[in-house]
Amino acid sequence: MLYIHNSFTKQKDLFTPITPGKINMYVCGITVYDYCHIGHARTVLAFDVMYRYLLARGFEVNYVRNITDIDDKIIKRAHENKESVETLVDRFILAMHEDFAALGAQSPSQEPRATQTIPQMIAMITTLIANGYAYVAKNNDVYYHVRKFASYGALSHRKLDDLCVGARVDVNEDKQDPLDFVLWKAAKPGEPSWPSPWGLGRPGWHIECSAMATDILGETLDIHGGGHDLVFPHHENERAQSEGATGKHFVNLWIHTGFVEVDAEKMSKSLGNFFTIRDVLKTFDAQTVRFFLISSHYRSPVNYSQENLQQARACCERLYLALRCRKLSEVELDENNAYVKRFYAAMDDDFNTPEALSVLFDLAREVNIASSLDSSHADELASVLKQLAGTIGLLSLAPEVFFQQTSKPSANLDALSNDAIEQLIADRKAARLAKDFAKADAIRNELLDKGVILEDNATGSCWRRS
RNA sequence: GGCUGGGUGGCAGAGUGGUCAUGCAGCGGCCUGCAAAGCCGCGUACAUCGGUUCGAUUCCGUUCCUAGCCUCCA
Repeated sequence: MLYIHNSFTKQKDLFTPITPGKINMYVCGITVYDYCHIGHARTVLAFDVMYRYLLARGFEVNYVRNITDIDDKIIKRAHENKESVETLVDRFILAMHEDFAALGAQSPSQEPRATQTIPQMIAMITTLIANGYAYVAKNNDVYYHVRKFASYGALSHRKLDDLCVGARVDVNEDKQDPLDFVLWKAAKPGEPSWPSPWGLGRPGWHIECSAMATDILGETLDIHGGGHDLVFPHHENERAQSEGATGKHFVNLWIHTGFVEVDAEKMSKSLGNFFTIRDVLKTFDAQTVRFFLISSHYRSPVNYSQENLQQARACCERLYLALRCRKLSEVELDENNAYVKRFYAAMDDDFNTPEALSVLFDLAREVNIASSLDSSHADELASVLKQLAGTIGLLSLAPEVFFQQTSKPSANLDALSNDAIEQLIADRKAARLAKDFAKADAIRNELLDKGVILEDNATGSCWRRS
């Protein structure tokens, strides 16, 4: 029994796929005109966790995430950079793929681009005009007549009349109503454009997603998601477009993710308080970033700070330490296992990752206790831990690989090579055998200064970078 | 102004009408040549004021604070 919070109903709804065992999920992706920041990472990883978990629970998931590769900001940026729209877009799509891959996010099943879905958009707009929901203005723009769609505002829980008050209303004499939004923009000189029944032009933002989603996944989606800032107007408009065109219920479950904040403010480009994914990954490893971003619930805000990332790193270390020196094997997760049961219960309750993480920590303690008592039992528990964590993309590295990464950028400058570390450890071992503890401690302190922590055990010494 | 959320221990962050979150940091102990890691233990947390209740951090209302959306935005 999987319960997911639905923005439409504002409560946790029992999730039932349209086709048993199969889920179609559409997530609004990125407008590609700049590098992705950690706020984008939050949303991408939130849905990556859902995707992985749903797959792990045996669902077949068709996960579609679009790319907006034509809009005002792209055109503006390309012009500023004195490059073509194509060059700009190609560059940032490549960067986005690099960044998401570096974060360990799985690729979506399909990743449609707006400019490759133009005919479907034109078809949908044509239908909307025929159905009386849209009109062609004098300037050859096509607009959606918001007041014709009876349930407009139902998703974002606002009334049309409230929208007018206080908001900066777009003054546009071509619109019949200030709230109407554009479906098709007539081309201006020098802008990319496509032929249409209304002349050369390009699509409005909202129609892209309606067209791509219904084209690939059908008229009704199981899940549609995105960042919380997309609820209004983007998703509200998508509903109006899709349902106005198809006459069918568009989305069963709306999922929206909370923001990354900096000093308790939303991270955004206009505030200039954003950190790009590639910059953050220079300082913190991908597992730490993932842990940080899922250590609070996906609908809650998460505050970006060095301190919080460092805490996340320490948490990851604790989990990885439980795996170290264990013989890990592929195991089938048994739903009767108490930890598996608790973990699934947490995730089935609106993807409660903080609760699920607490189960992983409890299991890690169990591994640590078992490690000195019953090694093979500890190995089994550790294998379950790794497998369970894997369902949300954690503990995916070999422990020694994780520990050979450092989270301190300054340490990279004069970092010792693995071979040099091993040599010093060998020297220290000789000193210890000779009971020359002063020398042994000197070597250990030298390593510590270089960011390497030593841990002695029965067979020798383990090391890890701090 | 309208409409949504949120205020939990030094920090992060779940949750619940009545013995436990969990992690980081701190303190004490065990272990260790000494450490580290680990294990065990410790710390009068639930913004405010009222109300409901045998009992509220949890339900209801007040106040204060705070974030977001109403304009492009993950």
